[in-house]
Amino acid sequence: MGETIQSVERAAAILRLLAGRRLGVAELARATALPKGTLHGILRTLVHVGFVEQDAATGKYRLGATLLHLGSSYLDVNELRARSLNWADGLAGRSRESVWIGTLHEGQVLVIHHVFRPDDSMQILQVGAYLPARTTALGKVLLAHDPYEESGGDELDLVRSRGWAADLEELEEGEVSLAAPIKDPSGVVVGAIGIRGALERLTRDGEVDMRYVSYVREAARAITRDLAR
Amino acid sequence: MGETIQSVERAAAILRLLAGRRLGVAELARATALPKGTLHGILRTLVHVGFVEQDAATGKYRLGATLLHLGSSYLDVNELRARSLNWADGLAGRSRESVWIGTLHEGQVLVIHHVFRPDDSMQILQVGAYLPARTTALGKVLLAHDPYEESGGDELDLVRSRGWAADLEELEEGEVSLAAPIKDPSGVVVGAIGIRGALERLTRDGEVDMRYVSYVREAARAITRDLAR
DNA sequence: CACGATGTTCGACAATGCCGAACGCTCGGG
DNA sequence: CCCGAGCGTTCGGCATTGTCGAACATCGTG
Repeated sequence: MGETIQSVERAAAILRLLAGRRLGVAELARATALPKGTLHGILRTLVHVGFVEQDAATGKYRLGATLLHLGSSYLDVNELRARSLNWADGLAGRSRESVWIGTLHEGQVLVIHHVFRPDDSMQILQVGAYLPARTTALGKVLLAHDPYEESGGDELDLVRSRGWAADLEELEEGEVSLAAPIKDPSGVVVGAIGIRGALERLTRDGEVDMRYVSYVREAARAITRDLAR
Repeated sequence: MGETIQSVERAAAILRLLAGRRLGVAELARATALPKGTLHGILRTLVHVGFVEQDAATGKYRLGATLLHLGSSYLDVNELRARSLNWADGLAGRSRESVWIGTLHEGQVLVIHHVFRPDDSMQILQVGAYLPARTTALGKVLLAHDPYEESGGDELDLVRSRGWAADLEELEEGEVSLAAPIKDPSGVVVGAIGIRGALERLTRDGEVDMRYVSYVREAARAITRDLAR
């Protein structure tokens, strides 16, 4: 791969540093080891294009509204997400649990779709959020089929051979998640779909209720077939 | 305002052009009137930082997954959205309609929160999407209080004086929306909250059902008070 | 009230990223 | 089957462009 443009790369680094918090020029200078003047020039440009906003009171910088729109535009083009929408709703209806679809991105699970549990309010939308890969069913499925991950251990081998994964209270107490892989036409795993819900609903006598596993695997296979068309 | 960094500004322009579609280097060259070589350098950098992905089959470029995460990170820092979450759920419960919160951005309504109508599946999430300003209740409220918009006409004057707006089938047939302004501690309108639903539910004899107007205005006042704390 | 922190401006220097032509490659029509 | 038009990509010379560090104004604080 060839050379890369310095200022653009620095601008991207700044945006990543600003993800989820407000930082000042001086704080950014310490984090990036760049002169304040240089940073200010990049920040001024980012403000000008709407990617960054400056707090009028404190002078600190935060991400801008344009990024929200660009991020949601990513979803519009995402093939996997477009094909999954209908099947995810169906899975939510059958299982009566919240449904999640994710992809592996920078070692974490990036949530690209999220259907709330039916008849249950007060849930916050997690699309665009990262979930840990090792303690969620989605993550286990994705790691087990990740070509760059070598020898993920016994658990991931099991996940790969039997075709689904479970997390039993590993991320949150009393919460269980199940997931299965989604493959593109060439057989490569490009994502995972799963459900998440209370321990007492998704398990029986400490074992995963296989009915829910079937629901999830059927949805995953349906999307996989859909992608092949 | 001082000078701005050329390459960063160009990179931002490319990202905006890529919003919602796939484009090739040649297409971008025509749209931006830049040499292909220059564009390629910027694109290579954007791919490197994950803001853009290249379709392996066609060679075309599309937005990358990193942007989805950055966009959702914007919401984490957004004060208005954080304070609105609870009140939006309450409004959805009372009105039994879908709830929307938006801000004016680049002349359009940027949706920063969206609660589905209770007991109704098959709705797609609109956070991050733009709505037209002139044909939605949210947009009318925001335009009516926009300091940069001068003399918005009789309808916007009415909206400003009575404190709420309605759209009667202006965006979609059979659909009605209502909205009221949210103000920051200094009195400036920073957003709007509203509901959207079927004509037959939100109106009586062709007139807006004032009970729903009350729900919406109460929610807006509650958030305004919340922001003052 | 002075100090240290902040965000901001500025100008000189040269490194940086721009440009345009040329390169392989893949299609599709003749 | 070949040719040409389109594509994405590479490359090196030139000068434009962005970098840098010191100096500035401003704020809050001990």
